[in-house]
Amino acid sequence: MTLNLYNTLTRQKEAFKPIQPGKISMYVCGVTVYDYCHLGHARVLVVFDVMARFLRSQGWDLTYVRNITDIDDKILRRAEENGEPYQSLTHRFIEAAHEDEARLGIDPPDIEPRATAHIDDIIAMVQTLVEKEYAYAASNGDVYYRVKHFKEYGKLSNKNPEELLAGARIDVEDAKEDPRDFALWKHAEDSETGWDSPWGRGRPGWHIECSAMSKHCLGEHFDIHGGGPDLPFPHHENEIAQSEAANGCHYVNYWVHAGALRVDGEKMSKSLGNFFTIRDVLEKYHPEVVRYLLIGSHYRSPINYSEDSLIEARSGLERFYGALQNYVDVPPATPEALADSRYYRDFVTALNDDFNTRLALAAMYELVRELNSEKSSENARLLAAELKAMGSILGLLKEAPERFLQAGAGDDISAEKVEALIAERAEAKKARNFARADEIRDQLQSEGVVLQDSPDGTQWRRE
RNA sequence: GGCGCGAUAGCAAAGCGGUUAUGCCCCGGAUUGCAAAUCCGGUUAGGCCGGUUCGACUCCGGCUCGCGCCUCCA
Repeated sequence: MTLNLYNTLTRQKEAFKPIQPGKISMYVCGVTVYDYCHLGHARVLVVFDVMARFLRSQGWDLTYVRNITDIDDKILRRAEENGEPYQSLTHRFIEAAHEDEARLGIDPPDIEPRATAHIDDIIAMVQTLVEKEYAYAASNGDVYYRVKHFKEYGKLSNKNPEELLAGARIDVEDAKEDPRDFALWKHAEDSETGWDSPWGRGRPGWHIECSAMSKHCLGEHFDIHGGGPDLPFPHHENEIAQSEAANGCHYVNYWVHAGALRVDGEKMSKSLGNFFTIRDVLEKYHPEVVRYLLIGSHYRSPINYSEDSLIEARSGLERFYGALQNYVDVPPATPEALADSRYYRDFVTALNDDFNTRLALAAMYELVRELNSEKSSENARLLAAELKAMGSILGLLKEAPERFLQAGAGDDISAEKVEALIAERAEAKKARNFARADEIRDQLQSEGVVLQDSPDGTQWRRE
């Protein structure tokens, strides 16, 4: 089946054609590690995680690279403020990011390159750009990219180079030939963090690390490059300028960008200060609830974050887990078994169409309806297996249903107490003392525990 | 100002030129000792103005409103 995906470069959906048959090389811009990751980061991480899982499930041989930017001005400034070496700062936040990713069920990428481990590659690429006259060493010790030499500058973000020139900020002290030029290499004093280079001591500019690392990991030309909503300009535009000028070939075939996560209609971002960190949200909500929230909308659409949206996400997941409650022992369906499922066919069709996760979830809900109608049949077990397999492609439904449904906050009534009361209620029911049975149920209800009687016994969950 | 995106029922969110999206909520029924869960049925749509068409939420044009990028940000 054809994979269609929206390409920022052409501003339309295109049929995906791999460079090498059956293989996909994908590079995604990861985080700059000077603070905890917020939900906006989580969205990018989850969206590309789902893409990676889905592509692999469809038999693609995927190489997924997601970098860590561990040297940059913000990092140095934050380390300075903290009075600590920048490496201890970045080390701490890399650990934190890995923790957050693991909790959200995000599989590690195949390669996770760090900028500081590729200074040689960076210097080599800057050197090439200087040799090709796409870059120049300025009087202040910086090396800049010569934008006017790259005729296609602006092609990704659909900007007119002339207009960029007109709108550029005027900086009198600037050593640039042209206000559009951007730094490839920044001069560093001896007291500052830096590496030796042909242009003296310095450190990389913001965009060059991705050009260098993607080349190192995937080559000069690869299939998919992804990132957050604010990266097409200037970051990815500059990456294209650097890579295509240095390598002399087309850089990336498909540019894929996630949509923004908003709060009260405004973008959640560090500069606006309106962000929720992943760990804050995970204090109160199950990781799968956060994942569900993030894939409940198309990856390019804006998502408005709110408490209500999380509650709704949880309700949706409860429907899935409720349906799976009696099929704990059923393993996820094998690919062969899935081939016959009409729900799976709809699910795959949806995801192949520019990763339409919302429509894929709709297919799962339709499966749930059939599953719930067939509690005891063998067909129900097959459906449960299919549901688990689809969930796993989305990175959901990995929890034992009871564990998900009974998960509570710290001060909630304990599971042991609930079980004890249920046992007592069972005795009361057996004695046909319904008044006592209802009293117990009301008591549990007031503790946020809902009971579900069935011929096989009583199940419970928290609201 | 430049470039781009969006406007769908109570809320969230998709596809589609004509046929039930889906989830949450709400109403009715079945089921239940009573509930819950579940199933069945139901209510509530497509910003505004034109145009194309036998027929438009879906295509085209205009308008209004909102948002994003253009500056560090995923």
